[in-house]
Amino acid sequence: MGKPNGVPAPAVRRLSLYLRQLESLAGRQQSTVSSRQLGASLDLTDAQVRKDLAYFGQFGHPGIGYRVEELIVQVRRILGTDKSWNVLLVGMGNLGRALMSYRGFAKKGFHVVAAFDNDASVIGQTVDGPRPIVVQRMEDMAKTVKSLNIRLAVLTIPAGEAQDVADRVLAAGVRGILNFAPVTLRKADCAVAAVDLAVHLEQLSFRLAGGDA
Amino acid sequence: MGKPNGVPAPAVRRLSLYLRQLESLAGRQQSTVSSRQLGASLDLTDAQVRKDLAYFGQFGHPGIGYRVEELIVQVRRILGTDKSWNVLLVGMGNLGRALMSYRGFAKKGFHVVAAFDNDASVIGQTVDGPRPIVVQRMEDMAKTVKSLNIRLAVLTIPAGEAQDVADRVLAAGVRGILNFAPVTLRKADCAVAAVDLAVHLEQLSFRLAGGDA
DNA sequence: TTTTGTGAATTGCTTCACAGCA
DNA sequence: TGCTGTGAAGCAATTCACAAAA
Repeated sequence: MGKPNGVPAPAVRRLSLYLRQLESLAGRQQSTVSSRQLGASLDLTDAQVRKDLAYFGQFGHPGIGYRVEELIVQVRRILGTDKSWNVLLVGMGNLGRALMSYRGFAKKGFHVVAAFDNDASVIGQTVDGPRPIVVQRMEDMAKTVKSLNIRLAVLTIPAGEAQDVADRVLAAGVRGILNFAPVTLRKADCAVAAVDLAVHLEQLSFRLAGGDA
Repeated sequence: MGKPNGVPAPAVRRLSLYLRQLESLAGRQQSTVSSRQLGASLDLTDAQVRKDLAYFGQFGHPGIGYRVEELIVQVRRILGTDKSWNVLLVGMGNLGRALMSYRGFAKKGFHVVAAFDNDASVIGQTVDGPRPIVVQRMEDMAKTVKSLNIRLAVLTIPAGEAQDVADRVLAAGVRGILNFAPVTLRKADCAVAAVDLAVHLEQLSFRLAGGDA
C-alpha cells in the first residue's frame, strides 16, 4: 500500500506547490494545464513537472496536458489531504494564537482541535479560532490525543522547552511535529518539519550581502 | 569581494543551523566543537559539516576542532548578520502582529522598524513590538524605506494581494522578501524566501500517509 | 500539431578516505 | 592520537531529447 520509495524529497515538496497552483487555476475555471504552464508559474521546467508527477502515476493526457480537477484529486490523495487531520497546538504565545486563527490550515483539511500551555494563567482560557477552544494542561494531552484522534502537533514554544515538549507530545501518541522553535529536535522515528523564521531572514541577508549577486 | 559562486544552496541553508547550534554551545560555555559533534546535533555527517564550512574559508584547527566564538563571528559575517538589518512588515493581521513582537528576529539582528496595511481602520494604530510602531499607509512606503534604509520586507497578507504588494515593496527599494502568502511570487531579480505554513503540514501528512514509512 | 512519459546524459551534492598538521 | 581540509568516488536530482499518443 505504501508508494515506491524512489521518490526524491524535493519532488514531494514541489507536489504541495503544484497543488496550490492547481487550486488557484481551478478557481479561475481553467480546466486543463500543460507541464510547461504549471512549471512556468512556479519557476520550474516542464520536464521537472512531468518527472515529479510521473513518480506517482500517469496523470497527463498527451496533446492536452493535465485535467486540473482530476489532478487535484490525485495530488490530494498522494499527500494524504483527501482526508482531514486533527492537530494540536502547544504554546499559546503570540505566534500560537495567530496560528489558531489561521484560515490556511482548515482550507487544506488541517483542524486545530486542542491547545496546550504550561502557564497556569493561560490554562482554562478560551482562544479564538474556526471553533473557539479551551487551553488545556499538558497533563491532559495523552487523553485528548486519544479521544480526538490527533496525529499532528504544532509547537510554538521557546527553544529551551522544545525537546521536552516534543518528547511528551510523541509519548501522547502524536506522529508528526511542525516545529517553530529554533532548535533541531532529536526525533525518535517520527516525522518532523521545522520552520525557523530567523533562518529564513538569514538566507535573504546572505544573498543580499554578496552571497551570490 | 563577493564569495565564489560554487557554493551549493543546501550548504548555505545549513550555515544558519550551524550558527544556531554554535550560539547554543557558546551559551553553555563550550569553547571548541568538532565537526562530528556539530554534525551529530543536527543529524549531519562530520564530512558534511567540514565541506560546508570549507566553502567559505579555513576555520578549523586540526586536532582541536572549531573554536566556537571564533566560528560564530565568521558565520555571522558570511551570512551578513554581523550588521543589523532594518525590516518592514506588510499585513497587520494575526500573523503580522505576532511577528511584530517575535523576539527571535531582533536576537539575530533583524529589526522591524515599519509596518503597513491597506485597511483604513488599522492605519494609524500603534502595534506592539520591541519598539511600538504606528501602522502606515502603503503610499508612504517609498519614503519610509529610503529614510530608514530598509532592505527586507516580510509579507503577511492574503494570497490575492501578494503579487501587487511585492511589486510595490520592490519599487519602494526593498531588496529581499520573506513571503508568508501561499503563492509563488514572480520575482524581478530580488531575493525571495517563502514560508507556506500549510505546505509544511502537507509534507507531514504525506510522510504519515504511506509516503515513506 | 501539441504534449506526455521516460531512458540517457548531465549536473550537482554528499560521502569516502587519506595526507597533513597539532 | 584526534581532527581538519580536500581530491576522488559515488549517489541523487535535473535536464535533455525523442517515441508515442491525441
